[in-house]
Amino acid sequence: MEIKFPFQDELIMIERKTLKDIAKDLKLSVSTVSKSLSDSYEISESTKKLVQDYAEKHHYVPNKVARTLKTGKTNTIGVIVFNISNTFISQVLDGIHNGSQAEKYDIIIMQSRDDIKLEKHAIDVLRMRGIDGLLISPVAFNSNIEQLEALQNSGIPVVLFDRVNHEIKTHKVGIDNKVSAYEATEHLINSGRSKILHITGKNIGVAADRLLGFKKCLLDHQIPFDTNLYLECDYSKHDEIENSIVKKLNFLKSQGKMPNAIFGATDDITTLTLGILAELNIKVPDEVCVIGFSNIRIPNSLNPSLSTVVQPTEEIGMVAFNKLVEIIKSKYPIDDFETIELNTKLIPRKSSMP
Amino acid sequence: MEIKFPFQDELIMIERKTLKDIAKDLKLSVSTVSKSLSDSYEISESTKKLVQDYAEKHHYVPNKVARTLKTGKTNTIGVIVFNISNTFISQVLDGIHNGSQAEKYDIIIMQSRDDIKLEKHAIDVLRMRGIDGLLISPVAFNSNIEQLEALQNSGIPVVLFDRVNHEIKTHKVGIDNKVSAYEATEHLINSGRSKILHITGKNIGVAADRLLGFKKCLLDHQIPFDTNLYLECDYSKHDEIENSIVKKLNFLKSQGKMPNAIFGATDDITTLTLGILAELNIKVPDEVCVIGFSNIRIPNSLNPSLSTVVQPTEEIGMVAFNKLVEIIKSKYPIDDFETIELNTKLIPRKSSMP
DNA sequence: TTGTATGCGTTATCAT
DNA sequence: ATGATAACGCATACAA
Repeated sequence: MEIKFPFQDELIMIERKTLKDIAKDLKLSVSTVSKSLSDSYEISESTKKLVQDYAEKHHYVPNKVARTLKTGKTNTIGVIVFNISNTFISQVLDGIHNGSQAEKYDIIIMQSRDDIKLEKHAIDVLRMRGIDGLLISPVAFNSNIEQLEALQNSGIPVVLFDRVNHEIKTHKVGIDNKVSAYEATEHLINSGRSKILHITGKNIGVAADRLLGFKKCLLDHQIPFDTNLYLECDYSKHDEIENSIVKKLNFLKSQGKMPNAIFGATDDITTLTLGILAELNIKVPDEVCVIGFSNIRIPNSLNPSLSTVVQPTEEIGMVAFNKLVEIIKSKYPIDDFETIELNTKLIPRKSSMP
Repeated sequence: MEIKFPFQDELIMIERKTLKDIAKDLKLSVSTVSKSLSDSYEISESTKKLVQDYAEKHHYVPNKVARTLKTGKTNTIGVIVFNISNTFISQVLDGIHNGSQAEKYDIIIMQSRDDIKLEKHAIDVLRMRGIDGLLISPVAFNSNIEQLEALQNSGIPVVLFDRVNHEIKTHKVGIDNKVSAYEATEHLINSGRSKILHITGKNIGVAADRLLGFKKCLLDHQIPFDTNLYLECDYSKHDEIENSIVKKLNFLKSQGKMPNAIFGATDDITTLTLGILAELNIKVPDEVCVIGFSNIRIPNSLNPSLSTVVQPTEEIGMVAFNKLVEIIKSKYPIDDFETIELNTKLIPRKSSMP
């Protein structure tokens, strides 16, 4: 607890100086001060030095809000993701942040929680606040398409990342989900497993392609797709994911349809599954092989070490950011959009190798 | 690749409407429109409806930048953390975000990378941009104290979280690091281990108290503190952490001073250590027990399951945010600062129970 | 080389 | 009930 001295109650508030203040103090005009601080060639060296020193001494910082209002440039980009504490997402954000460091852009992050209404709200807030561009990993393949297109049409470019199957026409940065899923599935089949449970998230943008790759691989190996061996978790209710996996496994067990492998379509699902199997005393990989999309930093610390499809997370963020800035800086509207697909790495470890 | 139709080159840019635009369109004055949109009692119902419908139809969104310039309220709070993709931090950010949802505040996140200069830069950027308050987990116990105090004195409240041993006088939200570390250490001793390697981060705010608790516990159990069994990792060079742990362990092994337990002082250190021990083929917990601070979501999926000191991450974020908003909203300067210490949970699992 | 004037989009005060 | 005007802090075209 603090001891309160009555005389300390009068706090000294240091007011932030404006150009006008400096001008008055120095008996100069506002524009001279403004030009001096931006090192304009119009101003004499002596005056510039005078002003700059004075500003320095008084800790002058320009008011970005006013500057933004004047110039129309916010030097801010908005980012919308479903959940910042998700392993995959936080790594992508890291990449975006690294990119922004060099380019002097500020980043405002909003969460959609995989809820279309919250996503709309996030877009509205960013629009009101003013951003120079938007990076978004959308909730679903057509979520808030009107809002996003309106944003684009009003001159604020949008770049998609991660969930690139959204219908909107713009630049997209992600991975080839179909191929990556195909390879992981084939790895399980090559390990001698064919009863593979596919666990994925409901309504999420990458799920469809990953399922396609999965099914295609089964087909190519003449394995029929069993609808029982498929589970969609509701990603917007994060705590429910674990429950639904447990329920599914118990159901399959009771039906005598226990799988001998599991394909996890997302980061959370894959790592959670491993923990659940441990709790249920199901031996990995002896009874059930596990592989899945995952960017967990410590796959080797898992029990057993987890086979993963690793995405170049930081790179996705960095590339998406750079693409966005490129569009922002280009004066002419771009109508030739490209989808950049970065490479994943399939890393087999013990969980998939019986 | 897109097929390019020449006639589509003329993109239709939808301009964002301003109050002035609406006023002109409706042949009203700007003030009437403004008041109508804020549902002022001064305006007749019919005019209000006219304006509101028109605004709705044309997707009018107020320009927050202009509003901020006018009102001085940014409705934005800044957050400075060392790394957003750190497990612990991203969970705290989640808590902050949840709090902000209800309160209609935007969040701008900046990273310090545990570098004092970058921290200063982050503070400057936020100050320029304009924020109503700042949440910060500072780099060190006295980092940028001048800047932070200047911020406070200029009327922008600062609330510390996580690393609460900073010298600045303000509200702080964290945990009792000394007690938590003491309990974890005692747990190791009770498991029969006394050669405990303490691994921590260099210059980080929580390290000192955790070390104090650790040493106090050794003292109370008449175990001398061996300076060989102490390692500081450079947190600002994140990739180096793993190397330095490996080097330390190899060194101790070569000296015949192998510890029989490890105390990890941070999230990253603790989980990384487990993986490193697995790679070095050191049996946990038989040869070396492990316990440490960690908020990893899947401690049970680790090999072996990891004993942890769990912090109430989301709560830390939420409480810090609410405290900050409380100060922002209170008209009178506060000089009676409190440090809120939330409770941790010690959860013993297999890694510490031989 | 320095100064004056205007406007960015809002809100608020003061007319009408 | 509605409108005219000023001000927030900055940048800039234009004068001097």
